[in-house]
Amino acid sequence: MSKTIADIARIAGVAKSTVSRYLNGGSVSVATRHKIEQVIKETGYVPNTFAQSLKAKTANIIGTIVPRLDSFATSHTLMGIDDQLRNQGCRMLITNTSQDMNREIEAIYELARQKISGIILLAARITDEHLEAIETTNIPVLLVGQQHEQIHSLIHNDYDAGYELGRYVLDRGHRRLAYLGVTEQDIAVGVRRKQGFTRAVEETGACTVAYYETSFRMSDARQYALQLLQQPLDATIIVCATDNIALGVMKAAHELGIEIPGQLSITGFGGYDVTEVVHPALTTIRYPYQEAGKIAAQDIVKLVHRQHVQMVTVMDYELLQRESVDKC
Amino acid sequence: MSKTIADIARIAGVAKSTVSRYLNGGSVSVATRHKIEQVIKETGYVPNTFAQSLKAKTANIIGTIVPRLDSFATSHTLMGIDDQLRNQGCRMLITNTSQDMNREIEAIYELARQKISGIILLAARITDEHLEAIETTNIPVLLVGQQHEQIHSLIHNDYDAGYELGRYVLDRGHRRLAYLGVTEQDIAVGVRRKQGFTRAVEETGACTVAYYETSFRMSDARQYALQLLQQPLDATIIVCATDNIALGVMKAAHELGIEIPGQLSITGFGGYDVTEVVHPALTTIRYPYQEAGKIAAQDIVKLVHRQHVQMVTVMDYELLQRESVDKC
DNA sequence: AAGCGAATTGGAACCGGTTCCGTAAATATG
DNA sequence: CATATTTACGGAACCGGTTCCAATTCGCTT
Repeated sequence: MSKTIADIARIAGVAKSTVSRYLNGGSVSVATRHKIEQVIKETGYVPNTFAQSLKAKTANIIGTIVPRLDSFATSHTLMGIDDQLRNQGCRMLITNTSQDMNREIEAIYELARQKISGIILLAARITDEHLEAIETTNIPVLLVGQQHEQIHSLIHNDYDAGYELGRYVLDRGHRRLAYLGVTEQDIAVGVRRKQGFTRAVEETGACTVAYYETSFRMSDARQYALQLLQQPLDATIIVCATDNIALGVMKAAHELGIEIPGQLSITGFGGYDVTEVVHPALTTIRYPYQEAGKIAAQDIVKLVHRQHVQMVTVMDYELLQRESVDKC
Repeated sequence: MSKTIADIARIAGVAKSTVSRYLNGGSVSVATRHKIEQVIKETGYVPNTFAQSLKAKTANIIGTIVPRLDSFATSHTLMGIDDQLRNQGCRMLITNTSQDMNREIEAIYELARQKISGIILLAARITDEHLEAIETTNIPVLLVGQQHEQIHSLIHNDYDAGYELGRYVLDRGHRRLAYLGVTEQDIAVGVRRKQGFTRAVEETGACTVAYYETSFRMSDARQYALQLLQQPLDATIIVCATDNIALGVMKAAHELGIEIPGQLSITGFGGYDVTEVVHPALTTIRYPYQEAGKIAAQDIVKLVHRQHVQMVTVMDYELLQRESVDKC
């Protein structure tokens, strides 16, 4: 049976409070320090975290709410967060919501109930319910991947990335373009990337661009592209809003015997590792997810300690020029 | 400020114990039940989990220790576990060890300290230190993906999968084979798959098979294959121990202008979703990771409740015949 | 040796629940 | 109607820590 602090005190012949002080770096004489040290080593005593947290009214834990686990972006962001929090002597609790927004809200309340000290939220969209939950629980929240004026946010530079990618494909001579995006409910992925891209197109002029929309799922993108490519497409390139979509489109093109990039160029967004080994290697935008996770961890810890953090932090990105875009 | 059970009791004009009984389904009269219900609704009272766990001496949480987060196998297993545990009214705590075995050991002790009720362990190898940690903390542990005689285990049928895949490629006429595996320290992936494959080869006879070894990383596999394929390889097929390795090899083959499956066939193990969209689609073994996660969750809960669970549960698998293997 | 401030230490209260136990009230039994 | 049996409820102890406060001890000064 595991020992309590009272046991340790009794064995060492001191009071509970003295042992507690020893553990928390209060003033203890050298003699008693040694005695207690000895007893703790012998008994293998470890303090009960519940009792500690009960008194402290807070657990030194950061909760992270994610929409899914099986995504490159999520898992790499999580790894960055985990790494950094560990360095800062903080633990992380992951809550997966399986893309169910109600679960996001529930998760906020549930984490609050568990006296989590801060929340990192990876959400596609912030609703009034989110705001209400954050308001009423009064827990520091850092939003990652999306921006909201009322919440501290860490975002990727989707607009500039879209613009730079647009410029790149236009510079390579493409003038008849297709953009395969996602729902505009997702501001970062559905709107900002497209806006950046659109600005590049408008600056250049004398372009045609057709906009399409599919889901985030690779299989949906593939089906959609299969339909799209079966009828003559008036475009030399399909710019896809995510790497997954791009992979789905590439597959569809292969299935229809369309050569990439010979007959059709393709780009993505994300920088998933698999985009490097597919053939042809996908030209895409690399987002530093792991790095973002680290910064997110630093920021949420600052927020928890009531230190200043800028309302919005923008991460950098990198254009990966590979093989899936041809000169035109 | 959040209310305590004492506040609720005072406002409702009853004793703490009565409120507690109400919350935990003890005998309470209809009148007081309504009164308390009313007060709780008005105040938005939620019990403090620390105080509850302090008394209960256990938190109703299952800890899951994983070597990494950015893997198809891990994330899908986690999703399955999470889903099932949620259904059973249980929470999950994920600990990522970044493939550091010391962290695995630490994690076991740390989870014990937090009075976690059970642990699901995804580990490549079980050492004496693991056993000691499990022994001393005395927490129910379920090992997933590997088998150990002293620990309840849930495994994939790697041996039969290796055998069936071996039979398949041999049936397709291949006789000069290469097997690109991983370290034998990983019994499931490094040993069992290879053994099954080898048995198929031996049954058939009149075959040559060369065994090679690389790491789990796609980039390493690619480099390794680049070396391997540059000199003439006396094989018509490379059987890879994981899908990631297979993807790396496919990339290397593309880079060297080797046509798949025309000049060289390739297979993997895993059934990662991306293997379906690469070109050619990879012939591989699909393991039901998510399903395995569900069963793991059920089993660990049973173990926590001291119900009987068989020492080893073997999951099924499925051979996915796709495009990366040619007749020979 | 007396006086004084600082360093240690023990005791008790407290964090917010759960549960045991005893009593009072309600209901059933004869 | 008296007694036996349930049922409802309050009081107090307890879970295992932390922290405040008062008391004691210690080292140093004059």
